[in-house]
Amino acid sequence: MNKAGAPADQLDIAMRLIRQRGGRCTRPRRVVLEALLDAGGQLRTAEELFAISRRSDPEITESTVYRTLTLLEDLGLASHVHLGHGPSHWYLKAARARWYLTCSACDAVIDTDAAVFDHLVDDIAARTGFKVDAGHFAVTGTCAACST
Amino acid sequence: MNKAGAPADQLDIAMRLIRQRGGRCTRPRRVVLEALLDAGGQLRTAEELFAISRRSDPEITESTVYRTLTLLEDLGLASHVHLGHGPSHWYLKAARARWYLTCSACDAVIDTDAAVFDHLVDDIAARTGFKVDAGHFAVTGTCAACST
DNA sequence: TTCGATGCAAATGTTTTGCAGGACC
DNA sequence: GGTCCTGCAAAACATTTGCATCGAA
Repeated sequence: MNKAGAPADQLDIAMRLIRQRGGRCTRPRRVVLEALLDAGGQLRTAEELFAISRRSDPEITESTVYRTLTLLEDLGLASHVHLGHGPSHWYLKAARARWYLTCSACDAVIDTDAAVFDHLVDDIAARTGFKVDAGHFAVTGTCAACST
Repeated sequence: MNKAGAPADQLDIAMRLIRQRGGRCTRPRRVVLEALLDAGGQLRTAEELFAISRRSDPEITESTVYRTLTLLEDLGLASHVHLGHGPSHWYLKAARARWYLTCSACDAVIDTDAAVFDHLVDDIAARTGFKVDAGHFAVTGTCAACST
């Protein structure tokens, strides 16, 4: 029912991973990770995570948020996706295997299960050996409403 | 043999299009378009196009390059793709229907015929009504060499 | 006590914008 | 001649970095 474990577990696991790598278990890191966990798999920009984190730790700075996100990405816990021309959107990896379709007419973002892409991913792997990751970039096009 | 016409024709066609829309046919616009035509469908960053354009017109500025590229994109003649965290890469639309696969390990860019994606595009259209455009964003993954 | 992490401020790289003068039709 | 376009400079925006200090182990 909860493959990835309860939020508290995930926080624990992440902190353990950080310590294993010689990193330190600090308040800013816990707070950013909590912000990401609170999102429940929803996408958040660094700026949004900064604003949320600052509610728990008013001392935290944007550069620390960026540094923490980069750390979490290196650990394989978080990742980010480029939806358009604005800032990147971050998410916890465990919670997501999605592709994003962005409509170039109305800017809607359609969140699609990665399974839709399975055939494509297999096809590319067979032809070229390239292993496609679930959407680090969005796929652009026109949504149903705008294409009529 | 040459669906899109000779380069000179394409320049002519573009200039006619610009004039039709009440735009003006200026030296900087011609020069940027030539730089894009010279690329022969290869991707170029705005900075590269600026450097190339400046050889023909030393007066040209970066902001004019950006404004011209935006104009060409509005006219449907050019487009750009985001390959990674750096600058956007531009190309003439007529010359391209490609998807870019970027390897997150070695940064290689693999240029793939859009036909590989046809099945996916049709599938998504059938399921959601969303019409996918050929790669405005790159697809991230691991190339054959790096995944062994 | 030691080395890693943080805050702060400044730099970075890409792209956009305001404005006054200049060019095109 | 009236716009549209340009160059120039400065701003905007997301992100990164240098450095002195602070704090976790």
